[in-house]
Amino acid sequence: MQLLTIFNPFPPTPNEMTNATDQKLDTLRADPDEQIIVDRIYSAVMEQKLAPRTKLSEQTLCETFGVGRMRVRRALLLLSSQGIVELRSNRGAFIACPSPDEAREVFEARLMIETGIVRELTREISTAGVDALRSHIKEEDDARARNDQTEIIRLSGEFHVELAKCHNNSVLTRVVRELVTRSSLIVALFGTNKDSSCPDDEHASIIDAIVSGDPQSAEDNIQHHLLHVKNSLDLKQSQNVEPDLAKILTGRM
Amino acid sequence: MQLLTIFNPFPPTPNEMTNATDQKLDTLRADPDEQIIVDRIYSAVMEQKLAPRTKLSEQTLCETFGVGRMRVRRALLLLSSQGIVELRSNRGAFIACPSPDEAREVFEARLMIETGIVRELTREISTAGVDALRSHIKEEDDARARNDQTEIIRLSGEFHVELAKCHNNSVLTRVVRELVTRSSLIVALFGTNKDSSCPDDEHASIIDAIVSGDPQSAEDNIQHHLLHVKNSLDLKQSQNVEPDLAKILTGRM
DNA sequence: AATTTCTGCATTGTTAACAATCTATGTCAA
DNA sequence: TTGACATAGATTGTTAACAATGCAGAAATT
Repeated sequence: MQLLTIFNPFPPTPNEMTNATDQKLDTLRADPDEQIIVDRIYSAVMEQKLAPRTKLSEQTLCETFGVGRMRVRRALLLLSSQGIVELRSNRGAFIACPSPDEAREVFEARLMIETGIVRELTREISTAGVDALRSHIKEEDDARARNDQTEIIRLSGEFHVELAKCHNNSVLTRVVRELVTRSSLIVALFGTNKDSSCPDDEHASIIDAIVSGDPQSAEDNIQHHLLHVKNSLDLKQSQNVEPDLAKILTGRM
Repeated sequence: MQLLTIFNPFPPTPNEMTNATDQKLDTLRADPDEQIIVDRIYSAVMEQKLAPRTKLSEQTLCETFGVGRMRVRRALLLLSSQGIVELRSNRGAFIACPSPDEAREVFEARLMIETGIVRELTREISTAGVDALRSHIKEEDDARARNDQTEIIRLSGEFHVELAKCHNNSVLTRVVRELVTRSSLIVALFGTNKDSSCPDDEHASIIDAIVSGDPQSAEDNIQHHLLHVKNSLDLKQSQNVEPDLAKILTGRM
């Protein structure tokens, strides 16, 4: 109650209205209420508005979304099955706090899957797909011009989901969205420098490589991009996580 | 009650005891009861003991597994989020009945992801991984020698999960397991000839290609293997699904 | 006889009360 | 003052009763 009424981290996201058809593909046959909760938390994590280890109390979520406890618990269960939320017995739900090993797994999986995604796209990509990607790049540029940090972060991650969407394959899209969201948590935990999440125009060169039809170049670009992010992490030590800070201040360092 | 007591499709699977450590990787932080239900249904689908559209009534599952309704509903929700089970409002839970389009998506995703998996394995694979794969092949051969149809089907699918496991990456393993299980449903629905699920020794040649370190050969082998299965499907028409048969017999053809 | 409507039963969905566990505050003793 | 301990409050986990919906069989009408 206290946290969320002061600073509500679950605003309606821009794309929640725009492409409603995509939502169906995501999770098949889920009550709308439930889906909204899942989507909002997903978005909030992607935008780094919800930090790892943040407590998600049932009462807070019930009041925030105006639904019963059952819906909230179902949503939390779904989120936990995707590694976004961690359910601790008798303790409650928390935004997941990926271990260094999980971080490795997520980035290895992304490297493999997204390499395949761009490689296939060099073979064939619809004009609609190219248009969507280019317009996405434009949005990113605009956000950077406005210095809109939230949007920059959101769009930067969403770009990779947008790439997956070009395949018209809900399975791939869902997997990539999960991995991108978990990456957001990983960057929040282990990121060192500011630009670790969004190297400026690497996205544009990925598209260029795709439309030029050169598989090798496209692979190199996406791999370079992902490794760039991965290498900016310091998996040895997690930084800037408030709960730890509090513990440091009160206890031993 | 009636169906499951007469013919219980949820036997304890062989690997349920053997490698208990892998289960943890699968779904993080789930109550054991819940996990057992999910795993059993997963296995039953993989072994084609549960056909698409089979009703999974809550009462039946409660009695079968000796747990409360809550656990059952949570398990069903998890299964539905992975496309194994379909929840219809006020109707209950059913083993999923993938559409032709879903079938396409699953096989496209498998083609992409498993290609990446074997390609990376040609670069590097642990001796433990090779041993596990070879011993798996031996199990398959044994099952074929015994003409143990259930085991043949189960091991045939599990082989692909075994390949994924060689990466020591729970994300990849989970995704592949989901896709393999859904493939089992797809084959049950659209499979034409008997051997559509398990071409005899293609698995062995995949391993050979991997250990020989030739990426191209390994890619060709896995792609050939998957396309072989995919091409044996008739996505136009679903066969041998009892509920339809019943409808045909009572109504118009 | 066939089709439609109605009624009773079974199953699922929802809510609320209860039980169990954890957290935090306050008390007491060293 | 510091530590352990106990108690009160809050939060989560579970169960059971209730409501709502769907399904099947019977009755009635054409």
